[in-house]
Amino acid sequence: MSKSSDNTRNKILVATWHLMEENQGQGVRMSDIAKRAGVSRQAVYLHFANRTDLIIATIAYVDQQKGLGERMASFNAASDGLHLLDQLVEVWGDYMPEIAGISRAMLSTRNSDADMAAAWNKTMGCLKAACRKVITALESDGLLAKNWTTETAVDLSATLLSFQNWEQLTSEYGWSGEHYKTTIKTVLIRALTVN
Amino acid sequence: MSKSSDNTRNKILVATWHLMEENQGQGVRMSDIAKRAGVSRQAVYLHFANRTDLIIATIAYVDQQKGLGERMASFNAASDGLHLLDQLVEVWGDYMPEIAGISRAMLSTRNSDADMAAAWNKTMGCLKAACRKVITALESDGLLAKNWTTETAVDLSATLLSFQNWEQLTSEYGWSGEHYKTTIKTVLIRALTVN
DNA sequence: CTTTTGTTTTACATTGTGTCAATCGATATG
DNA sequence: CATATCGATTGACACAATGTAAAACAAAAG
Repeated sequence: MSKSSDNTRNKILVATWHLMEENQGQGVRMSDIAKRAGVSRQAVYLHFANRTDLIIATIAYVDQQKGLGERMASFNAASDGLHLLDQLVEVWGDYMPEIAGISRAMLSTRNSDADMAAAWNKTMGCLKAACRKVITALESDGLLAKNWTTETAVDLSATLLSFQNWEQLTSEYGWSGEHYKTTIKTVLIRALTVN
Repeated sequence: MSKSSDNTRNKILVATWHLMEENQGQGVRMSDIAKRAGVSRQAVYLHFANRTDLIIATIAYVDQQKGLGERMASFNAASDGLHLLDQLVEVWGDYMPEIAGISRAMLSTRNSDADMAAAWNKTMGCLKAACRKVITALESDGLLAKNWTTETAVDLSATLLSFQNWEQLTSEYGWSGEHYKTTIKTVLIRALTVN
């Protein structure tokens, strides 16, 4: 693929990203994206098979641009379970607001689109893997309360940390990002650990 | 409004309800509903202004048919905070699976439809009111942990009990209804109450 | 018998996604 | 220089689903 083609592809990805964030992931049409990117609507279909494909490529692009990998590296640095938990909530709690628009777009179409559902589950698998790391660390520290299995504790953590919950607490109930993070930490610690 | 008109209206509501439950609230078209009700598609528009209006009427109809009011009465019978909490999770946890289809339909359109969003918020206001009753009871029992205000505790309870969380834990992570209820009770008690 | 009411039938407008074919301009390659 | 090739443009079109409009019709009520 030539250089100019890659350029156009990137312009489309950036346009999608920005439009999604500006409009909270709603009411963004393919023609809007094309206009913003400065190309024809049909050019978009030369680079992406359909709307779902474009959005999935966009979230991957954003993850890479935002350096989700590096942020997760700082998460990996912690040793004991409680530190890991703290770091996970910090990193994840700071990341969600940065991808709110595109995430909403994914959520609102995943019900009617199997590919989108799969892409979303992949992202959530990422979160679940991080949760599993926290839980197993808590377990080997002897801190996981005895009513939990590893799996149920992971399920609950991932659910509590879900994008939908973050959105409800912050944007609907008006919690600040800091309040969200400290409260979720407290709830997780009280729910999962002994005493 | 005449008797035959009411009859048709009911047939449409029942058809909507059943189709939504059968199809998990997805891919149900106005023409499908009309066919199931045994009327013309246009007849549906004689009784309901649009799709959103129909779905909102359906959830109200189902709430009434299922006797949500009566079930909530048993919830009101409890006196102390811990009993109220137990009853709320029982009633709500048993109710959600019965309205799963229509609830999904509401959720998937609320992003693009302000009326639907308002209707959904009304339902959630119902849950929040119940949560508030639990929290204030816990408070007057002296059981609410001191890091919570009434409002933040209500927000967290309503979020933890949200339909989306129930759906994720049961249908995605395979929790049984009983496991959901007992686990959520435990988490709420540990998170909200002292010791 | 006539009017009203609920419904049917047919047709059409609209919106947004996705496809197709012809064309155009620049850039390599012989 | 001539000519393929490639990316993009243009304009047209198919399609699905919602919603609207008008004319006809059947049954019940006055």
